[in-house]
Amino acid sequence: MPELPEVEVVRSGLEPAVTGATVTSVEVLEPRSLRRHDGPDEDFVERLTGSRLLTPERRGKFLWIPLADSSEALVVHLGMSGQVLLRDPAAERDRLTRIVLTLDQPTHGPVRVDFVDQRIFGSMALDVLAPASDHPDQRIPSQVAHIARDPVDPFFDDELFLRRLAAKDTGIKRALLDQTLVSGIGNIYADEALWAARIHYAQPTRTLSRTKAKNLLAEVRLVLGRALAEGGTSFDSTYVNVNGASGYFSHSLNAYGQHGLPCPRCGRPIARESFMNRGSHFCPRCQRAPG
DNA sequence: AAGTAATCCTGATCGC
DNA sequence: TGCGATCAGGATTACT
Repeated sequence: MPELPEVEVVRSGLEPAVTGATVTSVEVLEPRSLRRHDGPDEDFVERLTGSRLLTPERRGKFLWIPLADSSEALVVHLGMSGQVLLRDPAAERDRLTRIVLTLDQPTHGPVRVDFVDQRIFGSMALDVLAPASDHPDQRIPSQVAHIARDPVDPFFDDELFLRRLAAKDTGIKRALLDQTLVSGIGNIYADEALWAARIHYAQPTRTLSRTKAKNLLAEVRLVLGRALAEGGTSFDSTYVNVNGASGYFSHSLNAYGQHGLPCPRCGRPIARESFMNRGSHFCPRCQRAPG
């Protein structure tokens, strides 16, 4: 469940189940799912087993659970197809389960956390927490240090974003997908925000007026907020919350995946073009190509 | 230095 | 039915 709303659905779903829980067992079924763990598999298992988990945190599409009495965290990234599922310890496992944690929760008892991932672009890892460069009292995993704050973060700096955006020499969609500039936005919400702001995906950032850029940022926040309120976007059972349930935002999409259907604003068919090896969906009338 | 392409993967689906 | 091509919501690495 890869973009910000979907990852936040997972984070908030994990919170009541894992906060204060102790890890009683760790099973790595697919070593490639530890790609981002700096060390051997056994190291991951040994250090995590017996640890107590604190409240899950998130920046962009990265999720992490700090460990009590430690300066480390369990970092989770869902990649393109990752899921984190809460299960009864006796429940059957999904065929694509890669890592299994068993927890003991003080009030709820034993619970199983299954990391399921078809494509293995996602991962779990143990990583050290270090002070954030802009707010040293906040601690983030070292592998998240280069990731910009997301637009939902109260410390997101609008002015800094607008300055850095204007200084870039690239197209606007590429910039929106650049996690070091602003995090949490993926292909769906980039297309949706650009449609809402009536901007073509290839519009050069330096030709984007400050007013247009500010409006785009506002539309990004709107679409992320709406998607979160509807439980995220699910097209099929690949993208689900910790209980395996789908979100409803796919019914609210205006551009993404709507090619051939009328633009909800002007009626002209939504187009789809290949860009950055993926689909870009836009209205040819509302979002005029640059140049 | 910064921008962009190449790469890592599996499985569902579609056309022949 | 079988098989190859295509496509999928991402991040890092390796080039230019």
